[in-house]
Amino acid sequence: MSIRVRFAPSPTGQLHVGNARTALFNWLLARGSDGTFVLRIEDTDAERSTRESERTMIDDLRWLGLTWDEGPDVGGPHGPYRQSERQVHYDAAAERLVAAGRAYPCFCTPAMLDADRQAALAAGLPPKYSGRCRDLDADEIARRRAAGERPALRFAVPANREVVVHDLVRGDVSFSTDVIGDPIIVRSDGSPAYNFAVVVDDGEMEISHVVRGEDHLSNTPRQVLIYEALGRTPPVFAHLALVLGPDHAPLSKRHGATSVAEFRARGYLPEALVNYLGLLGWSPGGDEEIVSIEEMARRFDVSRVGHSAAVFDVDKLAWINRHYMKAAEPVRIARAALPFFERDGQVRASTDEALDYVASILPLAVGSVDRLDEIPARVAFLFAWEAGRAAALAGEEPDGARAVAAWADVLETREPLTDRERFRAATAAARERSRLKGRALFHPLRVALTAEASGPELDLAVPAIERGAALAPGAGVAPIPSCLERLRAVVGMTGKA
RNA sequence: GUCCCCAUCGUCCAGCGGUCAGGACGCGGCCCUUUCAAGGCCGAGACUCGGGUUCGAUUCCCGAUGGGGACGCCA
Repeated sequence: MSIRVRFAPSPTGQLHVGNARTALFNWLLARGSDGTFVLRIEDTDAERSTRESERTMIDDLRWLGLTWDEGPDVGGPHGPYRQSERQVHYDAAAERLVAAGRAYPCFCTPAMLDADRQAALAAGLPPKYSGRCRDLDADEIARRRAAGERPALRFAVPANREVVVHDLVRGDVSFSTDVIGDPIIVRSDGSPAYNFAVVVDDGEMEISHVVRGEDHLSNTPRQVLIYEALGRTPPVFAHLALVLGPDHAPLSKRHGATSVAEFRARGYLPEALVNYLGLLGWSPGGDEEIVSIEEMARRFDVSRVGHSAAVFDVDKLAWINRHYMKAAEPVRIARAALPFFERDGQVRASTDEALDYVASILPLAVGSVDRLDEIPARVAFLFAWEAGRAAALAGEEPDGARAVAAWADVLETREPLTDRERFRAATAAARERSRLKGRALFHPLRVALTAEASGPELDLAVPAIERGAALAPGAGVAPIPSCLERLRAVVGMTGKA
């Protein structure tokens, strides 16, 4: 029988990277065989679930490349794939459990339950449901219903039994039913509760492997019991260790970016995030860590994922992202980086010329920068150039004024240095004219041209300036002063000083 | 409190009874170089502790300690 897995997020916010990793591992398991990957939306909490959240999660999943075969947007033979649309299935299953005497109405109010919990905790006892409504007689149930009370439905957990959860990453884990309270399976408003809905859905959707976070492990025995009561064989489980922050607390907002959307907005590439997430808790084997998602799928083996929680390491993600930025097609990076140039005002309209220009200056930044959003700052000297600061820095150089004057003289007589060869030719001329070489010749040029003491290589930076200066005003790029304009200004100011 | 899970460099992984305990990120140094990065090379850096089992434990078993999770009409 072929593998069927699912990713079942609750649309109550952004897609968290920990969940994205769960989705990835499910995807790898499905794609590694000829399995099926199902997307199911767990929106039984009407209060917190939103359609907007569902949309952004789907969007983020697609951005990551984690495509699914069945889901709310693509349909499939086991739909609907939104729990809010599956009420009839839950009703039917609940009826069966009631008929079999495995579920009973519970009239306890949230306030009573809360008081019970507080009391148990205070007494040092496990805060499990007291079982108060478990043996209500039929008359009382009928009377209270008639009186307008709306009971929830609880599953009756059998006493004194061992339940074994077969887990691919942890092996067999057993629990005593004595520590498990009767879970609510249907709320008083008729909607299904998590522990019930997952079982009904995973069962009916014929899910073979449930790969999810470790936080669900303690809930699993309840679910196994419900599978049994429904007369179904439970799927095989695989509980993934959690993703932690640097302080070993679960990764959360205070650690910085935690959602896929945030990483996306900060200029990480999807393949980089996917590659990194795949390395968290699993190893593709061998020494190579840069591995495509397809290759990961070929090598993936759930039973070989790590057992312990992993700390999310932003530095390593950055290293991987740097790698993929260098490997990617310049036009693609340019297109992805364009919004950051627009944000900084360096690009004012995303015209074809602007895109071409951005693509052409990428070599100045890619490789020295971790993220797309850092690219504009690396090339800011092209647009924001301050004559005063440039002159001041040039003045600090031993032969700064002489060098700058020589460069200016050379440029006066030449075509703009729009490519590396022209720049090199000009270099020879400037060296001869100034009788300077090495740092003494180049550093003054750098500070005069960029108003910065460091930055991209000059044989890349100079042509970038010249090509930018030649752009028409309608190109959508902020004005870029030419090398000659910059040098003239600096010569004028250092001359006065 | 009760139950469950986990434990190799700072971090992520490899190891599956005998290894100089390997790789990656990060860190330090050197090289390259007209600067900063990038890149190349080198280096420092770990088996939580205590009992067993065994000729031999990082590896198997038990316990302790530490970390995490669950115990909700959230998922």
